[in-house]
Amino acid sequence: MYKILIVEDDFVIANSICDHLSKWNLEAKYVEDFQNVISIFKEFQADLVLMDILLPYFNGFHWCSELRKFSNVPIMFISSMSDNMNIVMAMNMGGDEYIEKPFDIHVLTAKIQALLRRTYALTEQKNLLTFKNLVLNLNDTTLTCQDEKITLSRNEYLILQLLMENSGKIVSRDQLMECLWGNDEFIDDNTLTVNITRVRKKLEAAGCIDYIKTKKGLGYILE
Amino acid sequence: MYKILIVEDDFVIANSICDHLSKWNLEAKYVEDFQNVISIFKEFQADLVLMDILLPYFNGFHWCSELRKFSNVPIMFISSMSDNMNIVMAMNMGGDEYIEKPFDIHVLTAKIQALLRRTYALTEQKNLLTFKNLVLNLNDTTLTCQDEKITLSRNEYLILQLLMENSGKIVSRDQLMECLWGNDEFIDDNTLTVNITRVRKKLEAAGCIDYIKTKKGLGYILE
DNA sequence: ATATGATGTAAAAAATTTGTAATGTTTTTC
DNA sequence: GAAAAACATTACAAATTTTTTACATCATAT
Repeated sequence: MYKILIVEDDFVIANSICDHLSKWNLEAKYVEDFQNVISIFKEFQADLVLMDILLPYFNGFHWCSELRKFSNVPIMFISSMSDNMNIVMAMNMGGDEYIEKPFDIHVLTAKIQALLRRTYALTEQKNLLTFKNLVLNLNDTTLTCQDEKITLSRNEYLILQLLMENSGKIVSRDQLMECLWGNDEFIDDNTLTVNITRVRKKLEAAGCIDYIKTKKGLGYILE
Repeated sequence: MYKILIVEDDFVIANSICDHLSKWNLEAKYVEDFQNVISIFKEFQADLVLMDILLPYFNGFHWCSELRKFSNVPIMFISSMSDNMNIVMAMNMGGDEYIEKPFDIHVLTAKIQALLRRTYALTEQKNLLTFKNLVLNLNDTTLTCQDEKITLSRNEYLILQLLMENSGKIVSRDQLMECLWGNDEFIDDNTLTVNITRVRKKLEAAGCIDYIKTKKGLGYILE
Protein backbone atom coordinates (compact mmCIF):
# COMPACT_ATOMS: atom_id res chain seq x y z
CA MET A 1 0.00 0.00 0.00
CA TYR A 2 1.76 3.09 -1.24
CA LYS A 3 1.32 6.56 0.24
CA ILE A 4 0.62 9.59 -1.91
CA LEU A 5 1.02 13.15 -0.69
CA ILE A 6 -1.08 15.75 -2.50
CA VAL A 7 0.22 19.30 -2.49
CA GLU A 8 -2.74 21.19 -3.94
CA ASP A 9 -4.54 24.21 -2.54
CA ASP A 10 -7.86 23.53 -4.20
CA PHE A 11 -9.33 21.33 -1.52
CA VAL A 12 -12.19 20.13 -3.67
CA ILE A 13 -9.75 18.69 -6.17
CA ALA A 14 -7.43 17.38 -3.46
CA ASN A 15 -10.27 15.67 -1.70
CA SER A 16 -11.68 14.04 -4.78
CA ILE A 17 -8.25 12.71 -5.70
CA CYS A 18 -7.89 11.26 -2.19
CA ASP A 19 -11.23 9.55 -2.42
CA HIS A 20 -10.52 8.06 -5.77
CA LEU A 21 -7.05 6.80 -4.94
CA SER A 22 -8.32 5.00 -1.87
CA LYS A 23 -10.33 2.77 -4.18
CA TRP A 24 -7.06 1.68 -5.73
CA ASN A 25 -5.58 0.71 -2.41
CA LEU A 26 -3.48 3.87 -2.24
CA GLU A 27 -3.30 5.90 0.93
CA ALA A 28 -3.58 9.55 -0.02
CA LYS A 29 -3.40 12.67 2.11
CA TYR A 30 -3.38 16.33 1.21
CA VAL A 31 -1.33 19.15 2.62
CA GLU A 32 -3.18 21.90 4.46
CA ASP A 33 -0.28 23.90 5.79
CA PHE A 34 1.58 25.25 2.78
CA GLN A 35 4.47 26.57 4.81
CA ASN A 36 5.61 23.19 6.09
CA VAL A 37 5.43 20.87 3.13
CA ILE A 38 8.80 19.27 3.83
CA SER A 39 8.09 18.28 7.40
CA ILE A 40 4.68 16.96 6.44
CA PHE A 41 6.32 14.91 3.71
CA LYS A 42 8.86 13.51 6.13
CA GLU A 43 6.33 12.61 8.72
CA PHE A 44 3.94 11.02 6.26
CA GLN A 45 6.74 9.15 4.50
CA ALA A 46 5.12 9.52 1.13
CA ASP A 47 6.04 7.20 -1.72
CA LEU A 48 4.90 9.66 -4.38
CA VAL A 49 4.06 13.37 -4.44
CA LEU A 50 1.38 15.09 -6.53
CA MET A 51 2.41 18.71 -6.78
CA ASP A 52 0.43 21.69 -7.97
CA ILE A 53 2.54 24.60 -9.19
CA LEU A 54 0.59 27.66 -8.14
CA LEU A 55 0.42 27.48 -4.37
CA PRO A 56 0.28 29.88 -1.42
CA TYR A 57 3.63 31.08 -0.01
CA PHE A 58 5.91 29.05 -2.28
CA ASN A 59 5.26 27.46 -5.66
CA GLY A 60 5.55 23.82 -6.64
CA PHE A 61 8.97 24.24 -8.21
CA HIS A 62 10.31 25.49 -4.92
CA TRP A 63 9.08 22.42 -3.06
CA CYS A 64 10.32 20.14 -5.78
CA SER A 65 13.83 21.44 -5.46
CA GLU A 66 13.64 21.29 -1.67
CA LEU A 67 12.54 17.68 -1.84
CA ARG A 68 15.26 16.80 -4.29
CA LYS A 69 17.89 17.90 -1.80
CA PHE A 70 17.31 14.78 0.23
CA SER A 71 14.86 12.53 -1.55
CA ASN A 72 14.35 10.76 -4.85
CA VAL A 73 10.64 10.38 -4.29
CA PRO A 74 8.71 10.44 -7.57
CA ILE A 75 7.06 13.82 -8.17
CA MET A 76 4.12 14.40 -10.50
CA PHE A 77 3.18 17.96 -11.28
CA ILE A 78 -0.47 18.78 -11.86
CA SER A 79 -1.07 22.26 -13.16
CA SER A 80 -3.31 24.36 -15.30
CA MET A 81 -0.27 26.09 -16.74
CA SER A 82 0.16 24.21 -19.94
CA ASP A 83 2.93 25.97 -21.79
CA ASN A 84 5.90 23.90 -22.86
CA MET A 85 8.43 26.00 -20.97
CA ASN A 86 6.84 24.95 -17.70
CA ILE A 87 6.83 21.30 -18.60
CA VAL A 88 10.47 21.34 -19.56
CA MET A 89 11.32 23.20 -16.40
CA ALA A 90 9.38 20.75 -14.25
CA MET A 91 11.24 17.83 -15.75
CA ASN A 92 14.63 19.47 -15.47
CA MET A 93 14.09 20.24 -11.81
CA GLY A 94 13.76 16.56 -11.10
CA GLY A 95 10.06 16.04 -11.72
CA ASP A 96 8.82 12.80 -13.22
CA GLU A 97 5.49 13.70 -14.77
CA TYR A 98 3.46 16.72 -15.76
CA ILE A 99 -0.29 16.47 -15.99
CA GLU A 100 -2.39 19.34 -17.21
CA LYS A 101 -5.57 20.45 -15.52
CA PRO A 102 -8.30 19.66 -16.01
CA PHE A 103 -7.34 16.01 -15.93
CA ASP A 104 -9.28 12.79 -16.14
CA ILE A 105 -9.09 10.99 -12.82
CA HIS A 106 -8.60 7.62 -14.51
CA VAL A 107 -5.67 8.94 -16.48
CA LEU A 108 -4.18 10.38 -13.31
CA THR A 109 -4.57 7.08 -11.49
CA ALA A 110 -3.08 5.09 -14.35
CA LYS A 111 -0.10 7.41 -14.49
CA ILE A 112 0.41 7.19 -10.74
CA GLN A 113 0.37 3.40 -10.95
CA ALA A 114 2.82 3.46 -13.83
CA LEU A 115 5.22 5.71 -11.96
CA LEU A 116 4.99 3.69 -8.77
CA ARG A 117 5.68 0.56 -10.78
CA ARG A 118 8.67 2.16 -12.44
CA THR A 119 10.05 3.42 -9.16
CA TYR A 120 9.47 0.57 -6.77
CA ALA A 121 8.10 -2.60 -8.28
CA LEU A 122 10.67 -2.99 -10.95
CA THR A 123 14.33 -3.74 -11.54
CA GLU A 124 14.03 -7.37 -10.68
CA GLN A 125 13.72 -9.86 -13.45
CA LYS A 126 10.40 -11.58 -13.57
CA ASN A 127 10.83 -15.27 -13.10
CA LEU A 128 7.39 -16.73 -12.73
CA LEU A 129 5.68 -20.02 -13.41
CA THR A 130 1.90 -19.96 -13.60
CA PHE A 131 -0.81 -22.54 -13.56
CA LYS A 132 -4.46 -21.53 -13.36
CA ASN A 133 -4.59 -19.02 -10.51
CA LEU A 134 -1.26 -20.14 -9.05
CA VAL A 135 1.89 -18.10 -9.52
CA LEU A 136 5.20 -19.53 -8.42
CA ASN A 137 7.96 -16.97 -8.01
CA LEU A 138 11.25 -18.69 -8.76
CA ASN A 139 13.21 -15.83 -7.23
CA ASP A 140 11.87 -16.05 -3.74
CA THR A 141 10.24 -19.49 -4.00
CA THR A 142 6.90 -18.11 -2.86
CA LEU A 143 3.61 -19.27 -4.21
CA THR A 144 0.65 -16.94 -4.57
CA CYS A 145 -2.94 -17.90 -5.18
CA GLN A 146 -4.95 -14.78 -6.02
CA ASP A 147 -3.78 -12.48 -3.23
CA GLU A 148 -2.96 -15.20 -0.79
CA LYS A 149 0.66 -16.02 -0.08
CA ILE A 150 1.61 -19.62 0.48
CA THR A 151 5.03 -20.40 1.87
CA LEU A 152 6.63 -23.60 0.76
CA SER A 153 9.42 -25.65 2.22
CA ARG A 154 12.30 -26.77 0.03
CA ASN A 155 10.74 -30.11 -0.88
CA GLU A 156 7.32 -28.68 -1.48
CA TYR A 157 8.81 -26.00 -3.67
CA LEU A 158 10.78 -28.47 -5.77
CA ILE A 159 7.77 -30.70 -6.30
CA LEU A 160 5.58 -27.84 -7.41
CA GLN A 161 8.25 -26.35 -9.61
CA LEU A 162 8.73 -29.63 -11.48
CA LEU A 163 4.99 -30.11 -11.86
CA MET A 164 4.42 -26.55 -13.05
CA GLU A 165 7.30 -26.70 -15.50
CA ASN A 166 5.61 -29.75 -16.97
CA SER A 167 1.99 -28.76 -16.50
CA GLY A 168 -0.23 -30.79 -18.80
CA LYS A 169 2.36 -33.54 -18.88
CA ILE A 170 2.75 -36.46 -16.54
CA VAL A 171 5.72 -36.29 -14.19
CA SER A 172 6.81 -39.73 -13.01
CA ARG A 173 7.54 -40.50 -9.39
CA ASP A 174 11.09 -41.36 -10.40
CA GLN A 175 11.55 -37.89 -11.85
CA LEU A 176 10.31 -36.39 -8.63
CA MET A 177 12.52 -38.63 -6.51
CA GLU A 178 15.51 -37.70 -8.63
CA CYS A 179 14.65 -34.02 -8.31
CA LEU A 180 14.29 -34.11 -4.54
CA TRP A 181 17.06 -36.44 -3.47
CA GLY A 182 19.17 -37.29 -6.50
CA ASN A 183 21.05 -40.52 -6.05
CA ASP A 184 22.16 -39.53 -2.61
CA GLU A 185 20.96 -42.38 -0.51
CA PHE A 186 18.07 -44.71 -0.15
CA ILE A 187 14.87 -42.84 0.59
CA ASP A 188 11.68 -44.69 1.23
CA ASP A 189 9.35 -44.57 -1.73
CA ASN A 190 6.50 -43.58 0.51
CA THR A 191 8.31 -40.44 1.61
CA LEU A 192 7.56 -38.89 -1.74
CA THR A 193 3.89 -39.67 -1.31
CA VAL A 194 3.90 -37.92 2.03
CA ASN A 195 5.51 -34.85 0.48
CA ILE A 196 2.93 -34.82 -2.29
CA THR A 197 0.24 -34.89 0.36
CA ARG A 198 1.85 -31.93 2.06
CA VAL A 199 1.80 -29.87 -1.12
CA ARG A 200 -1.81 -30.82 -1.73
CA LYS A 201 -2.79 -29.73 1.74
CA LYS A 202 -1.23 -26.32 1.34
CA LEU A 203 -2.92 -25.85 -2.00
CA GLU A 204 -6.21 -27.01 -0.60
CA ALA A 205 -5.95 -24.55 2.27
CA ALA A 206 -5.81 -21.82 -0.37
CA GLY A 207 -8.82 -23.20 -2.18
CA CYS A 208 -6.93 -25.01 -4.91
CA ILE A 209 -8.53 -28.40 -4.72
CA ASP A 210 -7.58 -31.34 -6.87
CA TYR A 211 -4.93 -29.49 -8.85
CA ILE A 212 -2.41 -32.31 -8.54
CA LYS A 213 -3.90 -35.38 -10.10
CA THR A 214 -2.64 -38.91 -9.70
CA LYS A 215 -2.06 -41.05 -12.76
CA LYS A 216 -1.75 -44.37 -11.13
CA GLY A 217 1.31 -46.31 -12.24
CA LEU A 218 2.58 -43.33 -14.22
CA GLY A 219 3.00 -40.35 -11.95
CA TYR A 220 1.34 -37.02 -11.25
CA ILE A 221 0.05 -34.22 -13.43
CA LEU A 222 -1.20 -30.66 -13.19
CA GLU A 223 -4.17 -30.07 -15.48
CA MET B 1 25.23 7.39 -23.31
CA TYR B 2 21.80 5.87 -23.41
CA LYS B 3 20.25 4.24 -26.47
CA ILE B 4 16.74 5.09 -27.64
CA LEU B 5 14.78 2.96 -30.06
CA ILE B 6 12.10 4.79 -32.04
CA VAL B 7 9.21 2.70 -33.31
CA GLU B 8 7.46 5.17 -35.59
CA ASP B 9 6.45 4.74 -39.20
CA ASP B 10 6.53 8.41 -40.13
CA PHE B 11 10.18 8.59 -41.11
CA VAL B 12 10.23 12.37 -41.16
CA ILE B 13 9.25 12.50 -37.51
CA ALA B 14 11.49 9.58 -36.59
CA ASN B 15 14.44 11.18 -38.27
CA SER B 16 13.96 14.55 -36.68
CA ILE B 17 13.72 12.97 -33.24
CA CYS B 18 16.94 11.08 -33.90
CA ASP B 19 18.71 14.23 -34.94
CA HIS B 20 17.57 16.15 -31.94
CA LEU B 21 18.37 13.48 -29.39
CA SER B 22 21.89 13.15 -30.71
CA LYS B 23 22.48 16.71 -29.56
CA TRP B 24 21.68 15.56 -26.05
CA ASN B 25 24.23 12.79 -26.18
CA LEU B 26 21.58 10.14 -26.74
CA GLU B 27 22.04 7.47 -29.38
CA ALA B 28 18.77 7.09 -31.22
CA LYS B 29 17.76 4.74 -33.99
CA TYR B 30 14.47 4.14 -35.68
CA VAL B 31 12.87 0.90 -36.74
CA GLU B 32 12.35 0.32 -40.45
CA ASP B 33 11.13 -3.25 -40.45
CA PHE B 34 7.87 -3.26 -38.53
CA GLN B 35 7.60 -7.04 -38.48
CA ASN B 36 10.71 -7.60 -36.40
CA VAL B 37 10.60 -5.00 -33.68
CA ILE B 38 11.56 -7.40 -30.94
CA SER B 39 14.70 -8.70 -32.57
CA ILE B 40 15.74 -5.16 -33.51
CA PHE B 41 15.24 -4.13 -29.89
CA LYS B 42 17.30 -7.02 -28.64
CA GLU B 43 20.13 -6.38 -31.03
CA PHE B 44 20.22 -2.65 -30.39
CA GLN B 45 19.91 -3.14 -26.64
CA ALA B 46 17.84 -0.02 -26.21
CA ASP B 47 17.59 1.71 -22.84
CA LEU B 48 14.28 3.36 -23.71
CA VAL B 49 11.65 2.86 -26.40
CA LEU B 50 9.55 5.54 -28.11
CA MET B 51 6.50 3.78 -29.42
CA ASP B 52 3.91 5.04 -31.86
CA ILE B 53 0.57 3.27 -31.60
CA LEU B 54 -0.67 3.14 -35.18
CA LEU B 55 1.89 1.10 -37.04
CA PRO B 56 2.00 -1.28 -40.00
CA TYR B 57 1.35 -4.97 -39.27
CA PHE B 58 0.99 -4.71 -35.46
CA ASN B 59 0.15 -1.75 -33.28
CA GLY B 60 2.18 -0.25 -30.46
CA PHE B 61 0.20 -2.00 -27.75
CA HIS B 62 1.10 -5.33 -29.26
CA TRP B 63 4.81 -4.55 -29.17
CA CYS B 64 4.55 -3.16 -25.67
CA SER B 65 3.11 -6.38 -24.33
CA GLU B 66 5.66 -8.42 -26.28
CA LEU B 67 8.48 -6.37 -24.77
CA ARG B 68 7.07 -6.68 -21.28
CA LYS B 69 7.30 -10.45 -21.46
CA PHE B 70 11.02 -10.23 -21.02
CA SER B 71 12.05 -6.64 -20.41
CA ASN B 72 11.36 -3.77 -18.06
CA VAL B 73 12.72 -1.20 -20.50
CA PRO B 74 10.96 2.16 -20.16
CA ILE B 75 8.38 2.67 -22.89
CA MET B 76 7.02 6.06 -23.96
CA PHE B 77 4.07 6.09 -26.26
CA ILE B 78 3.78 8.90 -28.79
CA SER B 79 0.50 9.03 -30.57
CA SER B 80 -2.00 11.30 -32.21
CA MET B 81 -4.81 9.35 -30.57
CA SER B 82 -5.53 11.52 -27.59
CA ASP B 83 -8.54 9.96 -25.91
CA ASN B 84 -8.24 9.02 -22.26
CA MET B 85 -9.06 5.38 -22.81
CA ASN B 86 -5.93 4.97 -24.85
CA ILE B 87 -3.76 6.63 -22.25
CA VAL B 88 -5.10 4.46 -19.45
CA MET B 89 -4.65 1.38 -21.58
CA ALA B 90 -1.09 2.34 -22.46
CA MET B 91 -0.21 2.73 -18.79
CA ASN B 92 -1.91 -0.47 -17.73
CA MET B 93 -0.04 -2.45 -20.35
CA GLY B 94 3.23 -1.48 -18.76
CA GLY B 95 3.91 1.82 -20.52
CA ASP B 96 5.61 4.67 -18.67
CA GLU B 97 4.59 7.80 -20.56
CA TYR B 98 2.10 8.94 -23.15
CA ILE B 99 2.83 11.94 -25.29
CA GLU B 100 0.33 13.33 -27.72
CA LYS B 101 1.20 14.36 -31.24
CA PRO B 102 2.01 16.93 -32.25
CA PHE B 103 4.58 17.32 -29.54
CA ASP B 104 7.22 19.90 -28.79
CA ILE B 105 10.64 18.36 -29.26
CA HIS B 106 11.97 20.05 -26.12
CA VAL B 107 9.17 18.61 -24.03
CA LEU B 108 9.82 15.20 -25.52
CA THR B 109 13.51 15.44 -24.72
CA ALA B 110 12.89 16.63 -21.18
CA LYS B 111 10.50 13.75 -20.56
CA ILE B 112 12.97 11.25 -21.98
CA GLN B 113 15.65 12.61 -19.69
CA ALA B 114 13.32 12.43 -16.71
CA LEU B 115 12.38 8.86 -17.43
CA LEU B 116 15.98 7.80 -17.99
CA ARG B 117 16.92 9.47 -14.73
CA ARG B 118 14.12 7.72 -12.90
CA THR B 119 15.04 4.37 -14.41
CA TYR B 120 18.81 4.37 -14.39
CA ALA B 121 20.56 7.42 -13.11
CA LEU B 122 19.13 7.90 -9.65
CA THR B 123 20.79 5.07 -7.86
CA GLU B 124 23.50 4.22 -10.35
CA GLN B 125 25.02 7.64 -10.53
CA LYS B 126 25.08 8.32 -6.86
CA ASN B 127 26.19 4.78 -6.14
CA LEU B 128 23.29 4.05 -3.88
CA LEU B 129 21.38 0.90 -3.16
CA THR B 130 17.83 1.29 -1.95
CA PHE B 131 15.32 -1.02 -0.44
CA LYS B 132 12.05 0.30 0.94
CA ASN B 133 13.09 3.21 3.13
CA LEU B 134 16.69 2.05 3.41
CA VAL B 135 19.45 3.73 1.45
CA LEU B 136 22.90 2.23 1.43
CA ASN B 137 25.63 4.54 0.23
CA LEU B 138 28.35 2.47 -1.41
CA ASN B 139 30.80 5.32 -1.38
CA ASP B 140 31.02 5.82 2.33
CA THR B 141 29.28 2.58 3.38
CA THR B 142 26.67 4.42 5.42
CA LEU B 143 23.13 3.30 5.77
CA THR B 144 20.23 5.69 6.25
CA CYS B 145 16.66 4.97 7.15
CA GLN B 146 14.57 8.09 6.58
CA ASP B 147 16.73 10.65 8.32
CA GLU B 148 18.30 8.26 10.72
CA LYS B 149 21.88 7.22 10.20
CA ILE B 150 22.82 3.66 10.97
CA THR B 151 26.47 2.82 11.26
CA LEU B 152 27.49 -0.61 10.10
CA SER B 153 30.57 -2.65 10.75
CA ARG B 154 32.40 -4.30 7.86
CA ASN B 155 30.54 -7.56 8.14
CA GLU B 156 27.18 -5.95 8.59
CA TYR B 157 27.80 -3.75 5.59
CA LEU B 158 28.81 -6.62 3.34
CA ILE B 159 25.79 -8.67 4.32
CA LEU B 160 23.40 -5.84 3.65
CA GLN B 161 25.07 -4.92 0.40
CA LEU B 162 24.76 -8.44 -0.96
CA LEU B 163 21.16 -8.69 0.15
CA MET B 164 20.25 -5.30 -1.30
CA GLU B 165 21.97 -6.03 -4.58
CA ASN B 166 19.79 -9.12 -4.80
CA SER B 167 16.64 -7.82 -3.19
CA GLY B 168 13.70 -9.97 -4.12
CA LYS B 169 15.98 -12.92 -4.72
CA ILE B 170 17.26 -15.48 -2.28
CA VAL B 171 20.88 -15.17 -1.25
CA SER B 172 22.29 -18.45 -0.01
CA ARG B 173 24.32 -18.76 3.14
CA ASP B 174 27.22 -20.00 1.01
CA GLN B 175 27.12 -16.83 -1.04
CA LEU B 176 27.20 -14.78 2.13
CA MET B 177 30.02 -16.86 3.62
CA GLU B 178 31.99 -16.44 0.40
CA CYS B 179 31.35 -12.70 0.44
CA LEU B 180 32.43 -12.24 4.05
CA TRP B 181 35.37 -14.59 4.37
CA GLY B 182 36.12 -16.05 0.95
CA ASN B 183 37.99 -19.33 1.17
CA ASP B 184 40.43 -17.86 3.65
CA GLU B 185 40.10 -20.20 6.52
CA PHE B 186 37.55 -22.27 8.29
CA ILE B 187 34.85 -20.09 9.79
CA ASP B 188 32.12 -21.61 11.86
CA ASP B 189 28.86 -21.75 10.03
CA ASN B 190 27.08 -20.28 12.98
CA THR B 191 29.19 -17.14 12.85
CA LEU B 192 27.24 -16.05 9.81
CA THR B 193 24.00 -16.51 11.69
CA VAL B 194 25.27 -14.34 14.50
CA ASN B 195 26.20 -11.64 12.03
CA ILE B 196 22.78 -11.80 10.44
CA THR B 197 21.27 -11.34 13.87
CA ARG B 198 23.46 -8.29 14.39
CA VAL B 199 22.25 -6.68 11.17
CA ARG B 200 18.67 -7.44 12.07
CA LYS B 201 19.07 -5.82 15.45
CA LYS B 202 20.40 -2.61 13.97
CA LEU B 203 17.63 -2.47 11.41
CA GLU B 204 15.05 -3.18 14.05
CA ALA B 205 16.38 -0.36 16.21
CA ALA B 206 15.62 1.95 13.28
CA GLY B 207 12.10 0.59 12.93
CA CYS B 208 12.86 -1.76 10.04
CA ILE B 209 11.39 -4.94 11.35
CA ASP B 210 11.42 -8.22 9.52
CA TYR B 211 13.16 -6.87 6.45
CA ILE B 212 15.56 -9.81 6.27
CA LYS B 213 13.55 -12.95 5.88
CA THR B 214 14.79 -16.48 6.36
CA LYS B 215 14.18 -19.07 3.69
CA LYS B 216 14.99 -22.17 5.62
CA GLY B 217 17.36 -24.46 3.79
CA LEU B 218 17.84 -21.91 1.01
CA GLY B 219 19.15 -18.66 2.44
CA TYR B 220 17.96 -15.14 3.19
CA ILE B 221 15.98 -12.58 1.23
CA LEU B 222 14.98 -8.94 1.39
CA GLU B 223 11.36 -8.46 0.45
C1' DA C 1 46.80 1.45 29.76
C1' DT C 2 42.01 1.43 29.36
C1' DA C 3 37.92 1.82 26.97
C1' DT C 4 35.36 0.86 22.92
C1' DG C 5 33.59 -1.60 19.35
C1' DA C 6 34.05 -5.46 16.20
C1' DT C 7 34.52 -10.24 15.65
C1' DG C 8 34.48 -15.26 16.25
C1' DT C 9 33.13 -19.22 19.20
C1' DA C 10 30.42 -22.08 22.08
C1' DA C 11 26.36 -23.87 23.97
C1' DA C 12 21.57 -24.08 24.56
C1' DA C 13 17.00 -23.13 22.85
C1' DA C 14 13.63 -22.57 19.29
C1' DA C 15 11.59 -23.41 15.03
C1' DT C 16 10.82 -25.86 11.10
C1' DT C 17 11.39 -29.51 8.00
C1' DT C 18 11.69 -34.09 7.04
C1' DG C 19 11.49 -39.24 7.11
C1' DT C 20 9.29 -43.28 8.97
C1' DA C 21 5.93 -46.38 10.40
C1' DA C 22 1.39 -47.80 10.89
C1' DT C 23 -2.98 -47.81 8.94
C1' DG C 24 -6.52 -46.72 5.46
C1' DT C 25 -8.12 -46.17 0.74
C1' DT C 26 -8.40 -46.80 -4.08
C1' DT C 27 -7.32 -49.07 -8.31
C1' DT C 28 -5.76 -52.92 -11.00
C1' DT C 29 -5.27 -57.77 -12.01
C1' DC C 30 -6.47 -62.29 -12.33
C1' DG D 1 -14.87 -60.65 -6.15
C1' DA D 2 -10.51 -61.40 -3.60
C1' DA D 3 -5.70 -60.42 -3.62
C1' DA D 4 -2.13 -57.52 -4.80
C1' DA D 5 -0.28 -53.30 -5.93
C1' DA D 6 -0.15 -48.45 -5.75
C1' DC D 7 -1.15 -44.53 -3.42
C1' DA D 8 -3.06 -41.54 0.69
C1' DT D 9 -3.32 -40.08 5.33
C1' DT D 10 -2.02 -39.39 9.99
C1' DA D 11 0.79 -38.89 13.89
C1' DC D 12 5.18 -38.99 15.77
C1' DA D 13 10.03 -38.45 16.43
C1' DA D 14 14.36 -37.44 14.59
C1' DA D 15 17.14 -34.40 12.05
C1' DT D 16 18.22 -30.18 10.40
C1' DT D 17 18.46 -25.44 10.37
C1' DT D 18 18.35 -21.16 12.54
C1' DT D 19 18.18 -18.03 16.62
C1' DT D 20 19.72 -16.28 20.74
C1' DT D 21 22.71 -15.22 24.50
C1' DA D 22 26.92 -14.87 26.70
C1' DC D 23 31.70 -14.62 26.57
C1' DA D 24 36.63 -14.20 25.09
C1' DT D 25 39.75 -12.13 21.93
C1' DC D 26 41.54 -8.66 19.11
C1' DA D 27 42.46 -4.19 17.23
C1' DT D 28 42.19 0.78 17.66
C1' DA D 29 42.11 4.97 19.54
C1' DT D 30 41.94 8.24 23.23
